[in-house]
Amino acid sequence: MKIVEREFFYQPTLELAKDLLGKYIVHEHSSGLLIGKIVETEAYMGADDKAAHSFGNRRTKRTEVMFGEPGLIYTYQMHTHTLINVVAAPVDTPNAILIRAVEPIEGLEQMQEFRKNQPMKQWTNGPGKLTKALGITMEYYGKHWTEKPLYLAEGEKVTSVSIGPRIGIENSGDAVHYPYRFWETDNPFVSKMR
DNA sequence: GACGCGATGTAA
DNA sequence: TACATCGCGTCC
Repeated sequence: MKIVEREFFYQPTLELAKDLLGKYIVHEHSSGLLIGKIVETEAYMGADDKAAHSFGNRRTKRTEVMFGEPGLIYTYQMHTHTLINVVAAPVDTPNAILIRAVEPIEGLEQMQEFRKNQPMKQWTNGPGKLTKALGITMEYYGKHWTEKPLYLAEGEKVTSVSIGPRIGIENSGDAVHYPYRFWETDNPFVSKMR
């Protein structure tokens, strides 16, 4: 697995969100290698984006890492789940890209174990589900996406990308309609609206 | 479709 | 202290 270059993260947030599609999330877990291909992302445009945790440059213990360099890992808890993001944009511009869905590539038996009683289609088709399937926890908060044991690797070329509004942010005014969600067209592991 | 879960943050 | 949230599993 070839780890992505640090320079990869130094590009505009929306372009990075699209470029993340097809990349592999590789987790060298104690139980073995776990790999998922990114098939869905959402960009959060920092201070000017009402749906972003960092809206208005809100700076807390949780959002602190978003103000750091691009390529850092931003994990946070949503109720009982862990969600994972890629920090984007230069220092002090608190943008991030949420990984919403991946396609299982390697370590399928372990993923089945982590996603007990669920059919394969639902192992990783949501931001909380994929962290569970890949064994990702809050311990990676503030680490860099180019460092083992959790890193991004060059994956597959994605030939068709669809773009649309984000999910789960109904209470965010105009931001509801912004086309900041990217996914691989027709990939069966893209998350579903509820 | 409704409800509970429960880390984190905001408002009161 | 009370309520909302970038979600999900379970029950109806």
